[in-house]
Amino acid sequence: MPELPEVETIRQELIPHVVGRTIRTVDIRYPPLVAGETPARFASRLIGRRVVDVRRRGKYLIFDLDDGGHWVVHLRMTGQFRWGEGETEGDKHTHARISFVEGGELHYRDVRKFGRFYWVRDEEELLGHLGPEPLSEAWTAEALAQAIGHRRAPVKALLLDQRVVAGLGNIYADEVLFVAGIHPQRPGYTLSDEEIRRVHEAVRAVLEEALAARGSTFRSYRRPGAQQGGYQHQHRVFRRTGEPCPVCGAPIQRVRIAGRSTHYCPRCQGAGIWDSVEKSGTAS
DNA sequence: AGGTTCACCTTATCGC
DNA sequence: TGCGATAA
DNA sequence: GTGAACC
Repeated sequence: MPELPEVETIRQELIPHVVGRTIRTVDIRYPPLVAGETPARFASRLIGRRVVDVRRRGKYLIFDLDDGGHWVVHLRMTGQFRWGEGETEGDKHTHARISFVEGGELHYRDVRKFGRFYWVRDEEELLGHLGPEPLSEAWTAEALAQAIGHRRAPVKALLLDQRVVAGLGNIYADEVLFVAGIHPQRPGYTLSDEEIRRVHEAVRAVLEEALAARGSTFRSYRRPGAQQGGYQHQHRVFRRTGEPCPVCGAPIQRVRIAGRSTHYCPRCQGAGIWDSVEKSGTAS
């Protein structure tokens, strides 16, 4: 599950390898990997181009090319990049190989094959729907309040909505709500300004922590050098169902919200306005 | 507007 | 050891 | 992780 911290880590570690190098060959072995056009056409757009920068927007990686075009990648659930100096075949899950004129090879692996490659001239047509970057100065608690303060959806579902804020996925949405002390099922409009400020602050704190640990590996996430991230050891609630809450000791609960497993502490995240709302709601 | 379910794929794990 | 269900 | 179909 590569989310913002994992994608950002991959971006940082790819830069020293690919920026300044020129693409020599593009070998697509699983045609559906390329969205919207044939692998041959996609390859022709990349071959001969020099990579001038690698950026990130939400969970997307953007390779800026010297002709103004962009090779955009979304890793979805199990996509990985692997860097190698020599030429290798890769295993059965390697669906694309990019080689460079100056040497070196970038492999794309993806066990579940959900990831996608795009080529665009105007990145806004692909990324324009995304909400603000949570780590930018421009993203304020007021902006978050504007986006969720009037909505009926559970706050967990709102944090997963990439139009609200770009880059959170299942792991970090659960961690953020625990740190903020908010029940994941609370409708957005029930949060006070103070609670929205806590969520806003928690998003930044959790993402910064995870970034410092180079992301979370609990199944398939790997960095370009195949190393694992380290943040999974610091997860407070994610995939800790039944384990004691790190703050109060109550057993962590798991429920399903918006189709995703959601983990929370019923004591630390159960108190406050929501108790009365929930009780009066179910009683009447 | 929101929820649920399914589809897209493969593998690891779990219970029996 | 193997099979189906389930989760990720 | 995301998008589409359906309630």
